[in-house]
Amino acid sequence: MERYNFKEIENKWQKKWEKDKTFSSKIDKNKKKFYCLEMFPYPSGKIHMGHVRNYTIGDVLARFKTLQNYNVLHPMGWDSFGMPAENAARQNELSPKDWTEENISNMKTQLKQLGLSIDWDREISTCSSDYYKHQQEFFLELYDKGLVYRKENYVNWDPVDKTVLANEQVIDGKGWRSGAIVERRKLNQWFFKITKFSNELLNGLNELDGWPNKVKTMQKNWIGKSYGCEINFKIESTKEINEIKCYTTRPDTLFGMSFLALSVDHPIAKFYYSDPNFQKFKEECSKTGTTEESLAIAEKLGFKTELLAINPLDKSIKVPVYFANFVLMDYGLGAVFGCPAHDQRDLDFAKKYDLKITPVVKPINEDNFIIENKAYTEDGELFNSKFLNGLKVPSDSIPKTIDYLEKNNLGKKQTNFRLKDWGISRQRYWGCPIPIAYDKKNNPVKIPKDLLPIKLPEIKNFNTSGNPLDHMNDWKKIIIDGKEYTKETDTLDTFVDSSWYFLRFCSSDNSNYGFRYEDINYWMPVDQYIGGVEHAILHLLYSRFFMHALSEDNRKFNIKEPFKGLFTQGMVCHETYKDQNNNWLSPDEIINVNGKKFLLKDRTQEIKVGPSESMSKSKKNTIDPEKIINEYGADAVRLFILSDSPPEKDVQWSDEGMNSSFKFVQKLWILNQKILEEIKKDHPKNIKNDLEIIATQFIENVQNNVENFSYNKIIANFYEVYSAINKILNFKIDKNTWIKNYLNILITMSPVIPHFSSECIEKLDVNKSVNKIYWPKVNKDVLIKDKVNFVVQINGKTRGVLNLKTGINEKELINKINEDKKIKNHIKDKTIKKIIFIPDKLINMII
RNA sequence: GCCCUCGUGGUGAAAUUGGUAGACACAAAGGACUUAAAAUCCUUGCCGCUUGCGGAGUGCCAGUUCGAGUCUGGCCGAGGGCACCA
Repeated sequence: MERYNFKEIENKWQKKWEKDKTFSSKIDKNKKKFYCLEMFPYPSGKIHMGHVRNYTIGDVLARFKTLQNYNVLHPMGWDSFGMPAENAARQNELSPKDWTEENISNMKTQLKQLGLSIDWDREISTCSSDYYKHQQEFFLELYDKGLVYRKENYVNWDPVDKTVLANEQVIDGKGWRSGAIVERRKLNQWFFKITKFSNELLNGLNELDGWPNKVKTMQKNWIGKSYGCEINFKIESTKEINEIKCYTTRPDTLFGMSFLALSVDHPIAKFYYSDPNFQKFKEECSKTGTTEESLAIAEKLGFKTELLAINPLDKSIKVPVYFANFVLMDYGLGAVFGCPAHDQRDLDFAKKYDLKITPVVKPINEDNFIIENKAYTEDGELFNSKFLNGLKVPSDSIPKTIDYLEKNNLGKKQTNFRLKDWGISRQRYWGCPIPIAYDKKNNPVKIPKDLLPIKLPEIKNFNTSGNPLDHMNDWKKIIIDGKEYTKETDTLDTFVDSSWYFLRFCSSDNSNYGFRYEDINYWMPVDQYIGGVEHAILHLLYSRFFMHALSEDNRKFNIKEPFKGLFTQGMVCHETYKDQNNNWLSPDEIINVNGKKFLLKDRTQEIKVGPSESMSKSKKNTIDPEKIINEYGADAVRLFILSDSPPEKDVQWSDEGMNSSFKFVQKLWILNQKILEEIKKDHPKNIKNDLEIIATQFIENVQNNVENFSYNKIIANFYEVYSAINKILNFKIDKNTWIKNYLNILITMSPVIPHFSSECIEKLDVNKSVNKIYWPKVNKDVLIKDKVNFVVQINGKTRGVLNLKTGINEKELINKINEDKKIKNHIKDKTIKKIIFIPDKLINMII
């Protein structure tokens, strides 16, 4: 038998698809559209297994939808701005542009080898001025809508990357890329007013039925809406301080208040700047790191002022006012009232400074209630609270207290969000220039649209500190209306680039504007977006914001949610290896002896095998897709990467698994040849429909599994159909039955193994009668069986399975059971007390 | 601390509305073919007794039910997200 030459065949089909522009897409209003998008890659140089998995999942769906006669848009591009290019340039003295372009060209070749059904005519690259000029225009539009502003702000400063990080890019107090401990610095920064849409972004989640709940929950928590009220506290003071406002979610615990605490950045702090003790305290606070550990062990510290705050519910109660290290200026109002009995932080603080601890909430019907080392935050009823006593906590206590405060002008109902505005300035060269210039007095002005794009200058010398653009004096100059200005040298956060690229794909050829409205209104929203869960908050929330920002007040464009469906795939993992000196080793440096023992390739030492972890260069546990594709072929790789685990979970790379997928393609090829021989034999027409049942069941199963993203089960279906056909090969099935059903089987396989299927379909030689291939329509009637497996249970235990005609009734079934010695043996002569009978399925007899 | 998700063989995993637990695959052991190896194919899979059969069994403990991997409550464990958020 001829072996399957994947190199030749895959190459043949990839060339054909490219030549025929098989995957190019254009608007066709007679067809339903399907926009299938995978998160575009950063062009690091080579594709990795994560890309293979991501793009294979997307490709299966795109090809499936195409077969179902959808008009499919399946584009690809490059998220090509960002720090690695700049770092590489610094190290190797080449331009980020050249480095990036070379990487793109390599990775494009590799992606093409996977046989993806991508419309490459729509390819975009965010570092091209053809792309970012539109982004600069959007920036100006958002500026005009009041969604861009500049303010001096404390920022997360990464001392290694010498740049500002968004809050989301700070993980455990460290820079997400450099891992350096982040410092607090005050800088002038540009912001997108994402908080304007806090409510919309939160409520919009409810409509996203096609998103995983996990991601929706994460975004919900990130936006962090809380319901409470603002309370005005009158202050007794020798200074010009009359009132301090606090935000609280628990106004009902007001009678338990024993102090008021302010952030050291609170406006009132200015009255204490001259006090050296305050300065010392403030410094102490800034030393407390932001890491998880340091916060956990951080002691509650306070600086006592002479101020007294008056309890608004009882003017005779006066409590001291502190500055405290645990109060944050950028949440709420930077001031809180302390209720030690019902807040752990307040309790810790009160114990340290010996403040009064008055419980005001107790469990219902409990009389001897005391607070020791743990604050009570559960439900209950109010006590020690004068006119509020007895109210049910929290259902009655909170609204009734707010009512009282509002009626007496002491406070007002207020919702609050954790979400903060998006700081978009980066002190970096390799990013989109911000279309802003400054006059001599450093006032910002917009750069007019006709001067766009503001292109990045070519830079070869990266031996300067900080942002290279700062040193480009010629570039910085710009003439607007005859006057000289200095350009902004900060560039945009690369998350801005990826916040609208899905719109650009719809109109990638449009040079006048970022997109055409008619294109957007046809293609958007993205029907299925596929990518890593690591973007659950940042990228997805920013993209949602961008849609709100662009569509606001825009009558031509009213799509608020960019991604109708979202699928987050798991990572590709591999065992890790270390030598005796604890150096990481890559899988090719290892040999496996007898399946258990691992040795270094030169057999000089034994290797320590570590747990399977997500593939990463630092742990050297990567497998190079290019090498694997060359060795096994794209179809086999696609088959394997889907086979072992459900796509939302992590998958283990296994050489044995890869090898068995490869062999399976070979086996399918052998089967294909055998089938062609059977067809050639031209058997007379046969009434048995075994093949049709197998094909129909297969198509039905695969279709369900594609639609549910159960891609691992699709591969199981492939193995099943293979062995089922093998069993009926010699059934003397006639030519037409073979062709009709085998063609359908091949079409059903084609989304996963497109090269193999195309080749086999061609060899079936049915092209003359079939112009275009569509997903087979199944006739489910074939699956209706005349016999069914009846489960016979006694006392809930399965004692036998009877293959019987469908539609049999209880009495007939019991007669059959009595004929079955084995089952009868379990009943013996006991009386049957009860029978549960489920037609065509099961009988349970209780004895 | 709060929120979310998940616990099924040696391993990755299947199991419509509660109805034959372990599909499909990997590994291992045994067998067939072969002078031999590779490749291929078959069998086994936890505990008993010779085949066959019987028993236990989906993290643990209860409950609902004729029947629970699936539903309810409690506990234990793993992973992820958020975090002095007032």
